[in-house]
Amino acid sequence: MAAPAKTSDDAIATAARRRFEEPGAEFSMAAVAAAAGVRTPSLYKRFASRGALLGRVRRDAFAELGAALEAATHGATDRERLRSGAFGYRAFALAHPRLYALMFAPGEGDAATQQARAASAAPTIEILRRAVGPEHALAAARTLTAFLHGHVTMVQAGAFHLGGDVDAAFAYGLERLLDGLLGPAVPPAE
Amino acid sequence: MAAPAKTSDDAIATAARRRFEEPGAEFSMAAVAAAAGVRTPSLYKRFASRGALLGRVRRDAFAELGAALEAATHGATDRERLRSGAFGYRAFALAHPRLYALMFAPGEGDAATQQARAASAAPTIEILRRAVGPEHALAAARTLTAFLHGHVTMVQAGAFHLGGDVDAAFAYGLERLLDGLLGPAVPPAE
DNA sequence: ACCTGAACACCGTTCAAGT
DNA sequence: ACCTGAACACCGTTCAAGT
Repeated sequence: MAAPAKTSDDAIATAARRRFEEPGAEFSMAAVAAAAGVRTPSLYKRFASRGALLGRVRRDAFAELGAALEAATHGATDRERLRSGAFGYRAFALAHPRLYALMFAPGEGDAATQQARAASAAPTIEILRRAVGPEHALAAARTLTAFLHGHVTMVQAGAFHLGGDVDAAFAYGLERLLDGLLGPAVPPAE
Repeated sequence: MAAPAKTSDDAIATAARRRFEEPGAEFSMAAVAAAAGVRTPSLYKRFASRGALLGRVRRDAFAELGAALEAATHGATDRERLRSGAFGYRAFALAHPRLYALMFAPGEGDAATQQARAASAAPTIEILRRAVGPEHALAAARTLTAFLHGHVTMVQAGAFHLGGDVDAAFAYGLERLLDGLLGPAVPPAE
């Protein structure tokens, strides 16, 4: 008597998530529904609104970022770990530009998203607690994160258009920032 | 015989620009038209599309930012000028959050926008040419810009939610970054 | 209990008709 | 020459009707 379920929360979230990978594939409720093999109104049985569905994708994305950072962060010294984590962050953002834009879209930040965000930032703060001391660890993490986020969003916005090697500029900036936070790797000449 | 003009390019651009200030005022062609005292279809006599009108607002915004930076940048040393310019940049972005988001929205970057962007960045590059040398001036400017842009967009996205003093974290990060780029203001102890 | 066609409100855009 | 009502396509969302 009851109509059988043709989809699920997870299947819809997966279909929605995929819309952010294929370039040119617009995110619309109709497109997600079609990808999930269901009609548009059925989505509203499982997600209250477009925003709620995007919230689910966003939360999943922060978990993905956390895993990517954990996999990328390695090295013998704090400096090496911060450097490898930074390159991992950049690689994730540039590999998933539209997903990354969703993660940091201004506006709503639900509690679950904030928790996922905090979890992805925790390892960096932990390293910096040792490297710069507990009283500056949070500010230092925000500095590093601001640089990373700013770099990738400006690349994606096409703001670095004056030529030059953008990859080299990232490496240069990262080393100078680590110099400032941790002290120079070698004492400056002169 | 000819119908008299009831508006102009500039009047429409001004009305559009204003939609980015009043909080909660959505940008729509209908809202802009109403603010300009004209019906929606008339906008298309002067701007080919919503995107073209937003492009005009964006170009004007970069000119505004350039003027704000010029006014804010002062000081006896390069470090002081970079610091005051950085605070001016941050103040502009935080005072006009929705306009700022438009300026760096991913996607199209028309030639006129790129020129306006380059003009707003030129003074910073000029200071850095002296401070870090011509071969690193562009990379250093991108580093500073990435930090500034990243900081303000993360503030606006509500990403800095772990408590602590965000203003102090900005000042801390800026000084550490200037240390890394220019060398520490005072030699590090130990 | 879940799915769906039909409908609604909204928005960007076009166009023929007015003056 | 510029303005406008009417219309179109598209999208998020709702809901009564199906099974």
